[in-house]
This record gives sequence, structure tokens and C-alpha cells, in this order.
Amino acid sequence: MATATITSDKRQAIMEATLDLVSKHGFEGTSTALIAKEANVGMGTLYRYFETKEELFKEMFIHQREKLIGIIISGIVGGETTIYGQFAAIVRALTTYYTNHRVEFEFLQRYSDSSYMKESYLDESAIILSPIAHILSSGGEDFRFKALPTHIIFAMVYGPMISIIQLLHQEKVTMTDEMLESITLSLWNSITEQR
Amino acid sequence: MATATITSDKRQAIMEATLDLVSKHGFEGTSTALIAKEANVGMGTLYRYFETKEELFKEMFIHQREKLIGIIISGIVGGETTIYGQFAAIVRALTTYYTNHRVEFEFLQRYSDSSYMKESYLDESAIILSPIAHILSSGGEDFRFKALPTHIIFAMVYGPMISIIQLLHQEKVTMTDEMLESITLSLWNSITEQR
DNA sequence: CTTTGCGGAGTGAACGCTCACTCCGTTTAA
DNA sequence: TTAAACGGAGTGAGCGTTCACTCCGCAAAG
Repeated sequence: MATATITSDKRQAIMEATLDLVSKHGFEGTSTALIAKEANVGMGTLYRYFETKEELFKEMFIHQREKLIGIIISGIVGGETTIYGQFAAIVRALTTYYTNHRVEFEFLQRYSDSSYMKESYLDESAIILSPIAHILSSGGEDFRFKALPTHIIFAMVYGPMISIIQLLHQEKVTMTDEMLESITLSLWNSITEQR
Repeated sequence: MATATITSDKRQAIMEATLDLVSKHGFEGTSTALIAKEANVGMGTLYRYFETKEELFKEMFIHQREKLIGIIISGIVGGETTIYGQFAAIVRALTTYYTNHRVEFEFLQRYSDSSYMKESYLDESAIILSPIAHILSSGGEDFRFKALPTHIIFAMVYGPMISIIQLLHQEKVTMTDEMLESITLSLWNSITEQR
């Protein structure tokens, strides 16, 4: 506990080193000794700021997920007035951010598929995202969302985005504005019906 | 029957134990001692069949990926004559298979997002899947595929499917025939245009 | 202004333990 | 009888974690 909102230099350095090393070598290949060395910090210092290695990873995960939620929310409250406008803003923001922040993306992915990930975090994240789901499921004047469970609607947007961002990282494709527009519209069409 | 391709009982047992344990405890939490015990096999035996732990995981991955490719191909050569019919058959087969074979699915996911995964395997898998991509990109009489890179088209089908199968495993949703039909059509519409 | 004392951030060698992997005695089958 | 297959105790490297200690900025005392 403690160290609630203080952001010490050392703490920051440890977190940055962790992000970098985990994305490079995975959780298994990243020892606390290596993190400490990369952060130019003693072993003991690491354990002054984080109770255990697992706790460090967990805090990193929560931190990164909050960033993710922040991006989504700023897409909604941005300036777009239509639901589709907001949807497109979110897709654009997430694609841009995670294309340019590969380590953050890979950390989130790794953690989500690791055994560190407790079922409870999954529930938690669903709860956090549910307000957005609620807004989206409200519908608009000229469209309505498909009669599918909210989770599925989410998966049909999130799933492709994850896969596409991975492709961008592997440099299998390069994203143009037109492509992103086309993809955004496709995703929108896959979850809505015109009326 | 001393041939190069014998599948010994012990080898089989080791692979089955590995699949089960990795899906349950992840790569980190699965020790070779545990695998050997679960397979009712000595440590020495394990190392007779697999050079290293990493090699064992790699062989497991390749084996599982071949199964995956097999499912896709059998969807194509099934009995469906239209491209959409084949597409729907693949989606149905994959959903059914991985819903009922959670450990196989989780192993593939875990491995793909782990540091074990070398870039070369990614390329390799793309090569294997490219014939299918070629068939799909041919188009039909009353539709054509969107003007997007093949990788993206793939991602827009694969991505949602992975996310949805995860939801099914978490029992966040239950899949009905109508839902699957609706999802399949949505995915199809997201990668094609009517003409 | 200088000296002394103090609190706590910072350190890294050392510890206990687990791991992947080896080695060799035993069993099995031909 | 012989060789291949097998089992599992043993081994050393490396892991996460700890703790006795150092160092330094600052406040109180002289």
C-alpha cells in the first residue's frame, strides 16, 4: 500500500524499465535484477516501492488500462456530436496511440493472456467499460445496434482492432487515412443496422 | 514398426499433459517435473522425446496450429459450393471446435503472445494461410472483397472470432444458432461489398 | 558559521528455494 | 545376453526476496 499518488523518480524509472523489458522478454524473461539494473536502481529500492514482482506487474497493468480507458473517454467527450463521430474518434485515437506505443500495447496483451490475470480484473474492466456500452447501445435516429449481446458487440470492434494493431507493429501493413476510414465504417456496419 | 513417424504413447502423454497444464497454469507455472508427473513419466523420458522445455512448447504450438489449419481447409473442401457457404462453414467449425477445446485454444493464444513466439513463425503461418487468402480474394458473382490488404481482411474475421471465443469460455455469453448466423453475416459484410 | 545527530531513501550481497536439465542404475523386450 | 527405454534423485544456475548497512540533507545545538 502507501505510495498512493506520489510519483518518485525511482518509482517512475522502475515502471518504465518494467514496461520495456516485459515487452521485450516477456514476464518470464524479466527478472527483478534486470529491472533494477535497467532502472539504475538497487534491488532493495525496487522492493521499497513494490511489495512483490507480481504486485509491480499488476500496478503496471492497472496503470496501462487506465490510460486505455482515458483514450476511449476522450474520444467520446472530444467534439464529435454524432454517435458515429464518437465511434470513429475512438477507433482513430486507439489505433494511433497503440501504433506509436508498442510496448504499452504488448504489455497489456501479455498481461491479459497471462496467468497473472485474475478473472476479477476481467469483470472489473467490463464494469468500467459498461457505461460506454450503455451510451452506444442507446442507438440514434438513422440506425440501431444489432440485436446481439453487448459483449459480442464489443468483441466485434475490439477484436479486429487488436489484430490490426499487431499487423501494424509487424509492419505487415501500413495504415493510410483512407484505409482507416474504410475499416472504421466496416466495423460500424458490422455492429449496426440502417433504418 | 521402427519408422521415423511413430507416435509413442509416452510422447503423446507428455504432450497431453503439457497442453492441460499450460492452459491451467501458464508457461511460467508449468515445470518440467510437473509435466512428467502428470504424464506418468520420468524426467529422463521427457528429455528423451524433447530436447528442451522450449522445444516441447514449440512442437506443441506447431501441432496445434496444424490442427487449426486442418479445420479451415476442411471448411473449404466441405460441401459448400458458394464462397459465402465456405466462409460460414469455417466460422462455424472454428467456433464449435475452440468452444469445446478450450485448452487447445488457450495454448495457442498464450504461445502467440509469449516471448517464445519468434517472428519467423508469424511469417510461416501467413504463408500457410495465404492460399486460402487467395481463394477468398478471388470474389464471386454478386460481391467483391473490399479494397483492403489481405492481412487486414483476415484480421477483421480472425480478431472478432478470438474475442468471441474468449467470451464463450468466460461464459459471458451463450452462443445460439441465430446469433452465430447473425455474426457470420456481419463479418462477411464487413469484408465484402455487394454489387 | 560550524558541528553534531538523526531519519529514511537507497543499496546489493546473501539466502533459501525452485527450476530445467543430467546421469546412471533399473526395467523391458527381442 | 544385450541394447534400448525408462525413472527419478541429484545438480548447479538463477530466481525473488530480505536485511544490515551506507549515505545524505537538514535541523538543532554550540
